[in-house]
Amino acid sequence: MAPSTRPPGRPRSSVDAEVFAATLATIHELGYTRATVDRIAAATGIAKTTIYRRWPSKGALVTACLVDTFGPLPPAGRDRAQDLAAAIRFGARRIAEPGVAAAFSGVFTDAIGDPELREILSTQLQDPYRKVLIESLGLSEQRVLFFIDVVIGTLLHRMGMTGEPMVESDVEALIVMLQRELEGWLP
Amino acid sequence: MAPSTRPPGRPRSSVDAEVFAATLATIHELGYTRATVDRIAAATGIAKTTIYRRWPSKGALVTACLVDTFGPLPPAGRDRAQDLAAAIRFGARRIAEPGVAAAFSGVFTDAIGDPELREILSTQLQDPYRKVLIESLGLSEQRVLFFIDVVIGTLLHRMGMTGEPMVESDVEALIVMLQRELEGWLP
Amino acid sequence: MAPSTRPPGRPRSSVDAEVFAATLATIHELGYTRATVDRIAAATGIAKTTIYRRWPSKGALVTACLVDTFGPLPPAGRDRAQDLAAAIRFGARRIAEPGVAAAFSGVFTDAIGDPELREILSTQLQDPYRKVLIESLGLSEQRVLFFIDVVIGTLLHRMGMTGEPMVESDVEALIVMLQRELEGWLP
Amino acid sequence: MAPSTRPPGRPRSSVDAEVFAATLATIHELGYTRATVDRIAAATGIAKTTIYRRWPSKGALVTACLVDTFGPLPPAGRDRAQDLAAAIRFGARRIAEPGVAAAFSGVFTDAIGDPELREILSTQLQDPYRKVLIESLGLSEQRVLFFIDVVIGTLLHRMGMTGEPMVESDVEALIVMLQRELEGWLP
DNA sequence: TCGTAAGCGAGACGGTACGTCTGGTCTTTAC
DNA sequence: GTAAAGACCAGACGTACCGTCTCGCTTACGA
Repeated sequence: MAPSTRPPGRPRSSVDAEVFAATLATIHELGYTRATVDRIAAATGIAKTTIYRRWPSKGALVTACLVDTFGPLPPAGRDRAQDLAAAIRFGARRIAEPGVAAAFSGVFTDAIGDPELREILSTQLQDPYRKVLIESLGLSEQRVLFFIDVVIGTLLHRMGMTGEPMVESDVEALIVMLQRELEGWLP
Repeated sequence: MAPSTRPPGRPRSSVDAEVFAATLATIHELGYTRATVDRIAAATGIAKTTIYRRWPSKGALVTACLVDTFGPLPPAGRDRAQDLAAAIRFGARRIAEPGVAAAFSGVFTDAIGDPELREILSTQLQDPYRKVLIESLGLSEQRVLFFIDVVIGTLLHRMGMTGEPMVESDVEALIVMLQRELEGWLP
Repeated sequence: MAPSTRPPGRPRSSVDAEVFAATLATIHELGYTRATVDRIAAATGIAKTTIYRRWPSKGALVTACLVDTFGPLPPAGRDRAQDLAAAIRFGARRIAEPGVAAAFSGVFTDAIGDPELREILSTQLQDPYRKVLIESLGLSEQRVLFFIDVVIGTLLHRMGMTGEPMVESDVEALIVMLQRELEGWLP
Repeated sequence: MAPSTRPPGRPRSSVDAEVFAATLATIHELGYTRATVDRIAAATGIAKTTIYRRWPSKGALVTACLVDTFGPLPPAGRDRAQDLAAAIRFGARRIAEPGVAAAFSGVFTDAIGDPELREILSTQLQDPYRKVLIESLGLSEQRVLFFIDVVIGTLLHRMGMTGEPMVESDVEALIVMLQRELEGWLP
């Protein structure tokens, strides 16, 4: 069965995790703009060419980094309100991690006016969550997009403005507000 | 009395408005990163040095541009709920203007890890609105910041994600949601 | 007789000497390239426009400065050899003054590829001495130019290389060498 | 033995000669000040960054250019007088090459008040010739410096003043004059 | 005494060069 | 075939300087 066809040639060293870590660390330290690809490579201890062989651009690298950081949503339960709360807390926790908000904001900025990056960002980061949430919350795509905008937008804006993640009480306020909204939209 | 003391030296040519317009137009066309200072200067018909004499950096220019675009909030009326709605519609309309969201997002990204720009952004763009809203909405600073995060964050995220401004129905949904929130916080 | 026709308008303030002094001092301190016209103006305490009203360019200012510094050659005596020695010592003393060599070298460099400055340099600084020396040494123009090249070239090169003026013993060696040369050319 | 360990990475493209040629050509055409690094790069067909990777400044590039142009002195023979004549003709020929005098004068001017460039100019251009001449002419350092000042100073001054290299007859006069001088100093 | 001609200070302005930095590609050798 | 090292290209950034310009003010002379 599984013929175990390993591709020929020298196998890739498994340094993706280190690259991601170095990327976020560098962005956390210097911000997106000043986080040079050279610097990230140096921090990881690999060559810049290796990075560009794996990801086609700085934006794509950071996007992959974010995809890796966020990972899958917590599994849906029975209670939509609880699922929503869980999803929001999930997002808040991720965005609070050092460098994530800056990376997000940076890749966002670059995506405007760079269609290729925009495509990558869409397919790899946004679409998966959108699809899952449409299913789990049982809402129309329009509604789900509204929720995502409010949650992610608010959390990012807070991080960007203050440099600090949103305090828990405010996250809870956000949850309550959106749960109330959710009620209004369910049949 | 009022000696009308004009400062000595050649008076500045009044091209600020043209510069702002060219800045937003260029950002709208190419995105923040690709909107070169040289290009903006060329579009305005002035020298790059003139821009750098007036604004210390690209980020500062764009910030000034945003300050100019947003201008003062609509005057407060008697009804807090209506004031809130007016403020949100005000923000939505401004952010929908071509180039504004990209400029916002770009200057935001640059401000992380650039303390000088952060200072400019804070004092010239954020503080004024914060102060006015604390007064007009009669809320604590914490609450006002929450409102700002939700409104601006949501609107920017929508523009960034889709490239299109938030449709009116969604803006109205945002207004309703936040008005309900406002009620809950008033005495 | 001399109707003393003063030109109309406000007479020029007599700051030429101060400007020259500040020019040489600044060049002495920073070198020709870094000696900004702004700086010279500031050091003199006058406005840059005042300088440009009197001299058409930085090079012209420095040339005027040199003309002022060198002044007329010592009067010719009976003995050509002594006249030559006096002229060389005259040149050596002037070039040793702080800033003069740097000014000379700088204006020289700028004159290459700037025909206007070259014209100024020629007519105001070189021609007068050339004419006087042709007369007083009784040599052909070609010979006089050779002498000037040797004397001024040597003294400038020494200052430029070491930053120190040529020591007296070397100046005397130069004199002896050229006096011997002079003998060989006289009828 | 010598394992011929080539340094890792892409080897430098061999364009130094083209860069030097373009540098001198540009300086010849426009003078030192107007000879832009951008222009030189464009004339060579390489990027400006490549130039700045190899030479730290415009002055350093021009100095390297001169070092390359002058090259080693003609080998010393048995006869000091002939060696001196050869060295002078060597210098005269080099300085007569298009652009060389302007380059020399320019880098000279810039070196005053720019310690880093002065250091480069000293160690790379002046010291080598000084050492060789001390040996080959058998004179003290002081005497050699005097000779260098006279020869180089005179030749440069002529080029700077007239824009034309010194005619052969004048070079020969210079040689005769200095040979006589040389005799007077030998034991 | 008043107008007019010019000098002056302060500083904005256009143009242009410098030297630095970055994203992304290409070349060479080693594994 | 993948990795490392680093040269290379294109081009933006921000600074500095030159020489010009604008404008309000001051100093002189002449009518």
